[in-house]
Amino acid sequence: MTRHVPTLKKIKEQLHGANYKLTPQREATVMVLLENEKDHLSAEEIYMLVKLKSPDIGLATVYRTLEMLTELKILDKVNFNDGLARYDMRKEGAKHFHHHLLCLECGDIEEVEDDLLGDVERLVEKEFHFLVKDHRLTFHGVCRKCQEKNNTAD
Amino acid sequence: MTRHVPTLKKIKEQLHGANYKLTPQREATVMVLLENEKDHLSAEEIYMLVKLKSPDIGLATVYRTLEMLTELKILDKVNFNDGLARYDMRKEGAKHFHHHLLCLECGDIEEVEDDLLGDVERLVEKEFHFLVKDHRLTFHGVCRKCQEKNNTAD
DNA sequence: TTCCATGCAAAGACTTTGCAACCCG
DNA sequence: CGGGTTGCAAAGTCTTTGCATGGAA
Repeated sequence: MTRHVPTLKKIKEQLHGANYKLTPQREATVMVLLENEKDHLSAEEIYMLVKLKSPDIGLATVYRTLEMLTELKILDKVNFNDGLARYDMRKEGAKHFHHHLLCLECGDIEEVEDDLLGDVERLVEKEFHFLVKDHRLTFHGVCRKCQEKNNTAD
Repeated sequence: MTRHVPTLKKIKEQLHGANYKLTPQREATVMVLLENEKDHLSAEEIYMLVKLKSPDIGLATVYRTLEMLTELKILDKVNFNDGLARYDMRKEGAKHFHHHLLCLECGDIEEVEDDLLGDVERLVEKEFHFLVKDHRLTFHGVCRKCQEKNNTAD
């Protein structure tokens, strides 16, 4: 089963369903997010990219759009301990937020869509009587590339 | 196996080992952390509590102490999507950072020390060739108390 | 017209830094 | 005594908010 990013059309419907308009600024922002879905962009980075399409857009509008998309669960707001918020498109049909592999050497972030936590969630629900709705899982470590680089350097 | 928080004595040794002094301000900060190890305090909250013992301490000193303790891996800096950093004592002898259960209704955070991710880590290492060093896992959901409260309210 | 949406600038929240005075080892 | 440490204030970074203007139904 391949999961994919939602289309602009779908997103437009979701906005309308919540009584939001798809303004040109919002559309430009969504397009940037769709085109860079692997990149975990920060608000500032998204702003820069949107500005290429819509030079007159303001940073505040980008923040307001990101907030709206997060509220609609089209987007997830994530923190990778570098202090600033990053945004990640939610995959269509994904029951849960996907996981991340953060490389401590090069800073690269890889996405893992496999549902790794099914068993663990059941255990938590049973043992701690905690009703799980979602999760955030990030592994910190060394990515494949950096491991190879290190071996070569030796 | 019960894991426990390190003692002040141990921490003092760790500081000296890294050529740091245990000043009264640092000691007061560490004591607050030891006394509130379950609470995931923010820098500001720690500052308030330290001020009760050492009224002349400055907020910058608290920040600097927290940074130092994090660097020494005595403390872990965590983000629970409320935008500000929170600090969590690392358990002695714990190979990995413990997990958290964040209640979306009352905001309470419960700690889970069980090593839930052993299998998952092995899978990630094998399938993604990613060398795991640590992790961050937080479940979002409804805690036991809030579930009971909701049932009663029905 | 009506109301949401926008851009700008100002304000706000959290954190870091510069510097002279201070004090631990 | 000397170099790390401190408190204070200022600066920095990221994000939110107030407000008059603008635009779509």
